[in-house]
Amino acid sequence: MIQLQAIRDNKEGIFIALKKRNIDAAPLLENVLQLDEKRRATQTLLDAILAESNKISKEIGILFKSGNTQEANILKEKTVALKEDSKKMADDLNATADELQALLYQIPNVPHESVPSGSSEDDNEEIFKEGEIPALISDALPHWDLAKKYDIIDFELGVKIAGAGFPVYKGKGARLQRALIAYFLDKNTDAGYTEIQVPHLVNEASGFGTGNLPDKEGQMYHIGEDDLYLIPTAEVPVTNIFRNEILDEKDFPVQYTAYTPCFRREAGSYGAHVRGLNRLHQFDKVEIVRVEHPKSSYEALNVMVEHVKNILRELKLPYRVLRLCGGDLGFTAALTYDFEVFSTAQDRWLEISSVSNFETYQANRLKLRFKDENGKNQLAHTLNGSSLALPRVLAAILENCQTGDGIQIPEVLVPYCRFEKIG
RNA sequence: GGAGAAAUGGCAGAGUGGUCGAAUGCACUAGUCUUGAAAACUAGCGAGGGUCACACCUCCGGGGGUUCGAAUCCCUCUUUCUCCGCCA
Repeated sequence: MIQLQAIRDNKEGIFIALKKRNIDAAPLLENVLQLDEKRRATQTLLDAILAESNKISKEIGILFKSGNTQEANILKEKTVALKEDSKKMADDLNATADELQALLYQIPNVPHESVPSGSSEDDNEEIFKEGEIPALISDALPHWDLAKKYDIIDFELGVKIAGAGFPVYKGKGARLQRALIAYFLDKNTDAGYTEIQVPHLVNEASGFGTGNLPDKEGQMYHIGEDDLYLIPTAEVPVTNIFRNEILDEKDFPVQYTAYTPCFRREAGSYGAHVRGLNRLHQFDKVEIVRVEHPKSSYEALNVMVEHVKNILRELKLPYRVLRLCGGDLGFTAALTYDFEVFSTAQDRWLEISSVSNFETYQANRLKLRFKDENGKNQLAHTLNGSSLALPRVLAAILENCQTGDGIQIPEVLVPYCRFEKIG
């Protein structure tokens, strides 16, 4: 959530920045400031009442101790009215604070200055492109047909067991998937990330901390019986490691990587472009998460981008990097780079990674702080990125590496797969 | 799942109705001493709100209640430990 102090300090700047998201935040911001003022005024009144009643209580204590019951009882009566007042005032304060909080939740993160304005994904800015788009063989197939041809992914079987969007990987398909996970984790570890394994179910507080709740409630599977949510990404459990923590400056940079399955309801996103592996309810992903000093978070973001580039380069997949425009930028992100690989047989780009800096937006919700050089607690910056999301990488490998003689596994994966070819 | 015990500052651990945001020890930070370090000594050392800065307010696992007054009493939830049951 946005920092209230930021709005107090720079309402105009925030208003202008939020225009990139095509929202007119002026009324919202004005409302926030008014409620903030009201909240503080109410707090001041309440504090005065509480101070008075604390004082009287102490006097009563002293009187009782010295045996002066009569005078104590007189003082007691004085507190009755104070109590009523404070109760009323406290209710008032809570109501105002809740209202203020609700407004703050509605405000998305302030886009970084480099974020281009724009209304949809068409306005995203391509900043980098690399890799050869392979010439297709004459009878090239999309990955869902290849999956069937080589019997490596069974979508119908998944429907039988769970439903649409839960494919079953078989034989070399399963092996290739496992190889990719191991390869990604190794690359991340080599780059300084510590591998961790985290719960795949999280509680409400965790969902809230990363901003998945309450905004994106409908996108997560919820287990009512135990009030737990299946994670939509490892970002949620990993980032929540730091909920309510105060780090030391020397703890930076915090770098974690985790493989987890990811569960997404994808409510309302059926239709074209969701065939095969393009959009699933359950998929595998390897995630990288960093917690950074505000001074160096954008440097860290660039390091992450270079890291993901490097992986795609090794896999020899054609890809491009986009800087998301204001209209396409996620609610909680300040700056996001999307990575897309070219899926040759589908003749389209597939998003396979999203690398973002959330600045203090998540940290504010998480209460993730660090002690700065002056001994003051301030919010840290959180960042994360996929390195990488599996199904679309798999789809791209199948499609781009198909030959008349089967699917040629990228060289770097061969030691992990222990086979060179499918088919 | 059943029975019992517990939850206090970074850690350990006092505190069972009244100046308690909380003794004490360890850790940590700064200073004195020292060629330097250690030891010793001195001071500081939880979080949030509020203020120009103070004052002041809130927080002793979470929530609610009793009371003039709650870390302390009551209810409830969560978690941990011990015992029993079940079990990969």
